[in-house]
Amino acid sequence: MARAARTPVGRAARAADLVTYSLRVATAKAEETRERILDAALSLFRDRGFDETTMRDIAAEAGVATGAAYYYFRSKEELVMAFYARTAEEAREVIPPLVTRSHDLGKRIRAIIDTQLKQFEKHRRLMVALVRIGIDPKHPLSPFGEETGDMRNASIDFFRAAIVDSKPPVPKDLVADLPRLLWLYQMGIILFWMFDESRGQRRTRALLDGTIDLVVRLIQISSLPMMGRLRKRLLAILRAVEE
Amino acid sequence: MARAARTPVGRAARAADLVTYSLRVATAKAEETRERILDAALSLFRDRGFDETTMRDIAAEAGVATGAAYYYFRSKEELVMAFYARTAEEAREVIPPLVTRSHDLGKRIRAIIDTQLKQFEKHRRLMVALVRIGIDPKHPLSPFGEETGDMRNASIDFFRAAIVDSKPPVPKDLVADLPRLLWLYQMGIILFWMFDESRGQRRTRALLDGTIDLVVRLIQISSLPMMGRLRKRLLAILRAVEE
DNA sequence: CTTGTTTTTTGAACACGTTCAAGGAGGCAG
DNA sequence: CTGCCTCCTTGAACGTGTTCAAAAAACAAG
Repeated sequence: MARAARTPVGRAARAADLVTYSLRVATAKAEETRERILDAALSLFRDRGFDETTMRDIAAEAGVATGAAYYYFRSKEELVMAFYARTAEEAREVIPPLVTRSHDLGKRIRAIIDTQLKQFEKHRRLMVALVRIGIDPKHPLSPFGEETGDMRNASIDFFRAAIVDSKPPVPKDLVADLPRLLWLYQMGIILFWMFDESRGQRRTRALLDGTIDLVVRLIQISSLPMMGRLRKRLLAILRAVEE
Repeated sequence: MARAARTPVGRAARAADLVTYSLRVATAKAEETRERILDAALSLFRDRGFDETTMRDIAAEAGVATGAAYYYFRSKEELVMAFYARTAEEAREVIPPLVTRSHDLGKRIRAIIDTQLKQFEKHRRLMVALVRIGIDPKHPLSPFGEETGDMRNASIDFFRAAIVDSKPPVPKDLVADLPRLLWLYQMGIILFWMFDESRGQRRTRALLDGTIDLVVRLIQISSLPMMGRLRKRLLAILRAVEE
């Protein structure tokens, strides 16, 4: 039994993991230790960068032994994931009210994306570490993988809410897939932003200014009755691609 | 002077590096050793996977000491890059005649992409190793970085040739940027293909079937006189994004 | 309190990518 | 042949992420 407890428990089933993204924590003392390790890691990542920070540095900064970090986090990357999960939790509080503030679809999408970018701002370059491994859907920490399903769905739900009663309205047959497509669009923007070294990431702003408008316009155009066929074709491609 | 020779030499300037992607090789004997190491690496990567193969394995398989690999390749990933460079060289022979075989723009694009995919086929999962680090434009091996400029340009030139005298024709103001956009499209397809585990990567075929047609149609539509404004807008976004 | 159990902590040990000082190997000048 | 130079090769050593057996601490039951 002790052996089984040592093994990381299944994630998908436990709601709490959406919040903490951590290995089991039973006591308040342990929770505090976990937090201290995570904070030490983030602080060092921010100052020196991800690759330049060693697990030994982190442990020392947190005042624990080297192995302690691995009691709470499965890997160095999972420390970054824990940061991501932390902000995701925050987003679930902040974003929904922003979406209901307006009916303008473009403004809603913009609000969702802007909020997330602002959350990541202090650790912009850090997330590269996540992308590096997460691009492989087979990796546990991939945003496309199974284990991150809850977080991904929560994120897609922002967009699901955004297309309800929006101006312009979204054609019924797009309602099911559009949220996921918008989420994908957001991932692309975030990726671009991570490597955007222009002052204040102004190139990302330009990209957003240009493309959000375009996306909305496209939805608008595809709503015209004559466009039913094109819409069906696009959706057919999408279906074929998602096995 | 011996010290300076030890340092990796600048790459962009030397044409030979487009072929070999290797540290200096002076004698035929050395060239053969380099080849033996690369072949050993590729064989092991193919059998066991990239992460599961150690540099010690590779050296042993090639019959040299551990450090020898680092005399010819700067890193484990550069072994993959050498494979990529090898196929790129091959592509420069094979692709141009394919492009002139037809004037149909869709067929031309398809031929370029199909050829590359076929070249990578035996080592499909291997290229993940390149993507993992190459996604960061700051890394030497990034396809977006400076050091890979020659290879990238050679690749873009395939598309530059493809839009000359094509059916449908490409509007003049797109001629400068379209090749790069098509190259980007190709990178996206390859990325998708790398992780496409469907039998024979049939999902990638479906994606190609659907989107190439779409791309051509889009170029066609954007050629209409009334679309001049939209075209200008898209190009303006592109300019803003490329600092 | 004592004893048994679970949770947390420790630090040495391991495997791997990478570096480097040292030493051949082969040629070339004197 | 001797000394010297460049190219190539070696394998030990280093730093790092990660694992693990064992100890300590916290807790539960009697």
